[in-house]
Amino acid sequence: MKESYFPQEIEKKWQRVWEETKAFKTLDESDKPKYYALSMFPYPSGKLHMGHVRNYTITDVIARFKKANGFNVLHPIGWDSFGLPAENAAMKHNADPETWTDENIAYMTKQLKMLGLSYDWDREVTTCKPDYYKWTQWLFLQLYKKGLVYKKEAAVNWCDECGTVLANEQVIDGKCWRCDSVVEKKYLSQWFIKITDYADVLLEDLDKLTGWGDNVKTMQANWIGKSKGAIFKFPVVDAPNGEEMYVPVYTTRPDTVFGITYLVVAPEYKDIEKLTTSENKEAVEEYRANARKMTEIERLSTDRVKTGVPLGTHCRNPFNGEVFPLWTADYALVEYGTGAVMAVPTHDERDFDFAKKYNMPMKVVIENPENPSDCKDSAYTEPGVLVNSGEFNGMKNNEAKKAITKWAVDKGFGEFKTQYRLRDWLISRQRYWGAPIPVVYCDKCGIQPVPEDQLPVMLPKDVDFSVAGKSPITTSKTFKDTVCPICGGHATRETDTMDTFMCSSWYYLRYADARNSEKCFDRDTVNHWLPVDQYVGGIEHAILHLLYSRFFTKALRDCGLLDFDEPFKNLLTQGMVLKDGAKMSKSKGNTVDPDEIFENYGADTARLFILSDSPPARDFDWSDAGVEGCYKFLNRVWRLISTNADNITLDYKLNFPLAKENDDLIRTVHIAIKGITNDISNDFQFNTVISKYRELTNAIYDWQSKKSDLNEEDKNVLSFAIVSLMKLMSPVAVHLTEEAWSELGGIGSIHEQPWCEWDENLAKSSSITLVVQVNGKVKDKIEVDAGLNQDEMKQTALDSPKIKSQIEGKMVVKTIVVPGKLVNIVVK
RNA sequence: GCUCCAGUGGCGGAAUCGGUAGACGCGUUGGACUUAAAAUCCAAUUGGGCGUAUAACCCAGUGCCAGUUCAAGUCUGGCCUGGAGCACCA
Repeated sequence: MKESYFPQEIEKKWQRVWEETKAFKTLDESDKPKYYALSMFPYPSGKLHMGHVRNYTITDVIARFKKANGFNVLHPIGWDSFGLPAENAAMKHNADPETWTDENIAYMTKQLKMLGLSYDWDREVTTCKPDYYKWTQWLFLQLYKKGLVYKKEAAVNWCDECGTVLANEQVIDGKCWRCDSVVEKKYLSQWFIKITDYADVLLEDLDKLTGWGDNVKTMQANWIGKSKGAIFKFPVVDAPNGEEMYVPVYTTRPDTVFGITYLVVAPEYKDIEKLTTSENKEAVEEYRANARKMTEIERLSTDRVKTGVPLGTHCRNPFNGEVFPLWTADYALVEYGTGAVMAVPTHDERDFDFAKKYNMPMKVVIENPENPSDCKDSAYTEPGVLVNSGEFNGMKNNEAKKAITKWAVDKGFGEFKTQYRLRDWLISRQRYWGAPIPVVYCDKCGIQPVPEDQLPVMLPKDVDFSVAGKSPITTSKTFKDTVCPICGGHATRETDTMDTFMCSSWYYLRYADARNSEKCFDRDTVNHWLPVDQYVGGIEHAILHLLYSRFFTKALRDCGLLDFDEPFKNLLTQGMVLKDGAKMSKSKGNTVDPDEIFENYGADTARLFILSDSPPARDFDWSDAGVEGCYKFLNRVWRLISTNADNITLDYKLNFPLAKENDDLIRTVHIAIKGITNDISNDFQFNTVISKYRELTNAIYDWQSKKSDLNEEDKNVLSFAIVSLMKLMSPVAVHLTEEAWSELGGIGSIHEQPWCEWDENLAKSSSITLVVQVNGKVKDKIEVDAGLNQDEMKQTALDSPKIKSQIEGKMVVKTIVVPGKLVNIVVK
């Protein structure tokens, strides 16, 4: 065995062996229990960054640990390969996005292999390939059949200069990223997924996800945004065309209805024109036109000043008969509730601000009896008792909510209403590099889904990527014209493609049955492998990706395609990789290239370091000195093994009793096995796992420094210690341990070896440090035999000269003994 | 504004149940080996009393203020600071 550690040499060698022997292939059939470990698949942007390295290393160690512990592990990888960057690169070079994507995948695959990850490459999925997006389209059709897909007019970011729709990321400070002109809202007919049908169950089932962090669950709960309130209809008293009209509003504060002094509708409110008098028409139109342009800019400004204009018409308050004016203001949102709000300036801060600015009347209707507020300087939003509220006076406001709504329900102008902030999912993208939406428009039959046997609807190749102002897909001469599946007449294809989140909402299902060409996936196979036991990825996907995937799972269950309702049992959201306290980014110039680390130190050092300094969920600050330190440690381990190669036997035997120092080393190993196993099992605390690798290594060196010659017993004990260390390190230092195993004459791969076991009796030291406190403060520490009983512990403590001097002349009130740990003497 | 998370040496961080605060590492300092360097090894490293050495001892200390307890980094209440997410959601 070579005395020095040459990572580059051994890593290349074993990577080749693993690839040739398909060492990490997973078979569906096994008598072992299944375990599904999954990293969020990457977008093939060009090169791996350190965030990838961290993500995949964490999952890889989990997968290897579970495999060693007797599980049949599924650990796949793939590519989230549709999306904007490929299309932009293509437009820039007038090339094919597919070529760009393929090249990136090839490069990144090479890097993943260099990291020594235990993927089953036979299950690789690539979302931009027809054998995958065929099934994305097929799933779209299943949702369509289920009534979960619909088309409606929706606002998009529109750049008039470029004549195109922009993605949200392309709108910078309300302006077009390319030409810098102001982006407007424009209404286009778009495809939506009815995720709101699942709002309630998506919220409720968060409680089932005990393996998810509260931070992610709260973010999802906030996003879904459930609130309980009421809808009231307010009759319009002076509609300009004489029509009988109502304005419905949604409110969570029915208790404040007697304080309404005006009513606001959103600038986009559908009946706004009918509610505007001819005198006010011009001002209202101007305000609405402005709102259309301002929306994006306004959204980004932090201190928005509220503005609005009166419509000139009025409503009557059916609770008290008062008549109040109608306004439009952009603080009312057309997408939420009914698009109209009742304004109670005294008890709502936003209404208060608005009322102050436009001198609206105010009327206090909720009061704290102990400390009444006149609401002259701010709105009173705390609980209280109703005043100026007719028959409801004196009622507590929380009770009044129900009572007042009930009253309105009985009179026929109100209803109880649960409202969600979650909106339906807009999946139309006016771009090329995505899965085409499998729908055609027939001149006679209207919208028709593409029959399943005609899938996939292939992306056309005859496309001009140099065009500006429209989706490149529309330049194809072969794509658009087709025949109607119903009547056989002329039809045109939908040229929108799907949001890439559609592709990534089901990829974890495809891994279970990745090469199935007959079906999206086999139901039994998916039921066997899913749910994912451990999902690992960045917090940036806490809301959209995870919510869409949860929705997909529930919807596909309702389509009868699978039999579980949550896709990811446990979720680990890893922290960011920082350098010098800031997020690594090209613009800051503080990135670290994984290739350089592999080249200079090897993948094992990279793996060890990325796990070492912080727990996985926390941010990780990259330091060059830290890498260096890990490299030195691996050298130290290698030296320990290589210089002892002749002393190590893999079939060591331990005959008890042992010499004292040998017994101590055996105990140290058992303690390490127990600690490391528990640390991994308990939230994957790899940072402490690695500190325990170091402790064990230090202990073996210490032991050895006290030995001049090794007798047979020593050699067996040393073998046990070193082989255990190798096995414990094998999920992290995958190449080093494999090489050492092979050099020491191990049969097969160390990665096929079962995990180390510990003996509870040996996993504790033979002596303990007895801590003696007086009045809760540590006054002495005494090395004692671990077997001492409580009385003996107490006596030992009282016999200590230090303690004697401390308690001299005082009265012992109480003595507390914590077995195996401490004695606390309470004196007065 | 609302919600969530976090706050421990010079730094990253450790501390199953409330029971030795600072494991392990980085850095720093001193030393050994070496012609020298690298590598390696040894030692010290929370602050203060404390100063020339040695040995010991004492006090304070986990963002701040209270509380519960024999005992609090850990539990409770109230704040402060930083980060993240949502953000005119009626």
